[in-house]
Amino acid sequence: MQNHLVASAEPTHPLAEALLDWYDTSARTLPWRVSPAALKSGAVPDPYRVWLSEIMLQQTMVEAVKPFFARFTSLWPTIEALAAAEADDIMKAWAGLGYYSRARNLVACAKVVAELGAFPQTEAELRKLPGLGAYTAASVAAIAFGQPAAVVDGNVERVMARMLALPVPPAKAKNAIREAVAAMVPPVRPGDFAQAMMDLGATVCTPRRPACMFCPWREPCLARQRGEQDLYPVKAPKAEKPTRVGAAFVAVRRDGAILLRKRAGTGLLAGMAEVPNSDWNARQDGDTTERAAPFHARWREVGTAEHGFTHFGLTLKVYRTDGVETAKAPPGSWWSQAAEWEGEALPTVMRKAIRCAIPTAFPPKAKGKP
DNA sequence: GATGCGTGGTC
DNA sequence: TGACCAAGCAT
Repeated sequence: MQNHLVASAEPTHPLAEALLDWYDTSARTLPWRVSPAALKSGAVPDPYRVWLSEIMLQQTMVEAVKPFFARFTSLWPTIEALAAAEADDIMKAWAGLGYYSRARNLVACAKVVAELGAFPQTEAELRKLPGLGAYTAASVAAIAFGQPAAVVDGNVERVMARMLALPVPPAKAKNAIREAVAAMVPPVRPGDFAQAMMDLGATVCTPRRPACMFCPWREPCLARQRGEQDLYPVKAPKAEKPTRVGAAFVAVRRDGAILLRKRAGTGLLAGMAEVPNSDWNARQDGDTTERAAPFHARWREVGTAEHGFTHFGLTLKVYRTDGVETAKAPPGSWWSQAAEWEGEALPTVMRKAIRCAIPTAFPPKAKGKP
């Protein structure tokens, strides 16, 4: 039951009141968001758009999400349309956004919801869907269905770390943070409250140089009171990041097509496309010689492609061979014409390798400045 | 609870 | 310029 407009006998926490007032004038305008004014006028959020945006926004910046959200909602305007789509088409549309298991869970979740007929409306039921963890279940419950769920993401953790002057990294105080937020969630406008917290973190209580002068919570904030807002959140020691090496092989057919294959369904870059390459991973280097090539040919070294993953760096030695005969294509692979490359489910590291061998492929996007 | 999993922006 | 980081989830 949607209760966006249902009044309640419960009083609204003074801090929530102040935050909602700030949100009324300072909310960001986002393609997937129903503005506070529209919500008050009776507009109802589309759970599909809320869910899709929340999945895309996991560990991903707003500006990166916008074009993907537009593309997805154009191709698949409803959860039913998405559930009926080919999984490969969804993976292709996701290529470049990262964290590809999200796309696989997106497909699985769409099928479940289409089967159910609609999204479940409680946090606990949403939590059972593929790809929805504690954060996303709470955010969809609050934003799409007006449930008083405590929404805690990285922004909220940072805001609360400063509000409470938490002496430990936020990850070590998840329960305390969630309870502090739950105590503030207002009985009305819980969805706006959640979005207000995240907007506050994204635009005012920023990781570096927070704009405390514009913060609705500048008075109660413990870190601010002490003039120590730059000391929070306390950072956890960071793990060391190894650099791995490997080889990538760009085979060019006489007509200009290149050889691609599909990665395994689990693990790194799961289910995405790749050019043939040696078996590197986060724990182990791969062969950097042409012994790792998919077939015997005159391979030329054409350069290296560098890429940084979350947990390791990678330097690929790139080889190219030309004039390959179609008959030499190994099973499980396919030839992809230049006109189709942009549409393949190629992660960025593979695009870099291809660009290294074929400089005209995947030209860098022009920047905004002239 | 720690680890594996992308990418692009920022300073 | 390279290290850090941004609306987490699954195991």
